[in-house]
Amino acid sequence: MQIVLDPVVEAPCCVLGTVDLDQAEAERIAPMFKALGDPVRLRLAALIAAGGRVCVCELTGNFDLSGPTISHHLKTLREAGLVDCERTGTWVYYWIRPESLQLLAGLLQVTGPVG
Amino acid sequence: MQIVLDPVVEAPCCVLGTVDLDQAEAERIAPMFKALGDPVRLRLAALIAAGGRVCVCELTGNFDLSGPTISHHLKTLREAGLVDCERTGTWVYYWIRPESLQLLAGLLQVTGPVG
DNA sequence: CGCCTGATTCGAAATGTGTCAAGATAGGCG
DNA sequence: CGCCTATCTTGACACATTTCGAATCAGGCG
Repeated sequence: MQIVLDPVVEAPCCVLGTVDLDQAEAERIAPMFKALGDPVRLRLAALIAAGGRVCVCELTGNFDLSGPTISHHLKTLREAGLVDCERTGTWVYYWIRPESLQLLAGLLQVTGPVG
Repeated sequence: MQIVLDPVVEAPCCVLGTVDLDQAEAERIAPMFKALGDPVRLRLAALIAAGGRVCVCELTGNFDLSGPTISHHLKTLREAGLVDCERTGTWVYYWIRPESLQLLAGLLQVTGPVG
């Protein structure tokens, strides 16, 4: 006699439940989510993603925040590995690192039925 | 004469760059990323996802943390909408809310070529 | 009811984060 | 070189977060 378990309850519903996420791995990945966990940085990432390659001066106007604050958030995104930047003359341009987004998207991917 | 733009540079590389992420929307979504932005909570989410429906008492032993601290992190995950829970007798069981993971995964999905 | 176990809430301490003003740095231009 | 603009760093402050122990709540059981 074979017992068939209810897949909704018993199986991992998503990739996150199938990876071996030990403490070291969690400490490596969590900062990426953390960087996206601030509304300002999430919008910054979206603006950069939308523009492809965006000058800081194009970003600042979208927020009621000082330049240093925007700069600080961009640094956080960069140190998390989500964006990269390059100076060109007077301006600094930022772009998304798609491989980082892909890593996170892969973890969150849902494999089972969504309730 | 038609000018053809380089799609790698000019097009959004991911869904995040195609959605209209205004401040209100960012403030709604960012807490979900924030909740996953702590190594303990990320591992908790992974353990819950792996188990399908997991008792708190099965989670605590995986960490060098007190019960109240685990409880606090679980509350954070729940308030972010990433998990839900239910009391059954003495025990409380947690499970993933796949629709929330799917929302985040969709945002991070990469549509263009990955450098 | 009274006690035990599992889980959460409360209160407090240490640490981290978001923000700004002021100052420093980098590069273009005269 | 000296000045201007764009960006980043520093220093400071208010607020949030992580963590614990102690107390509390919820439910089973004698």
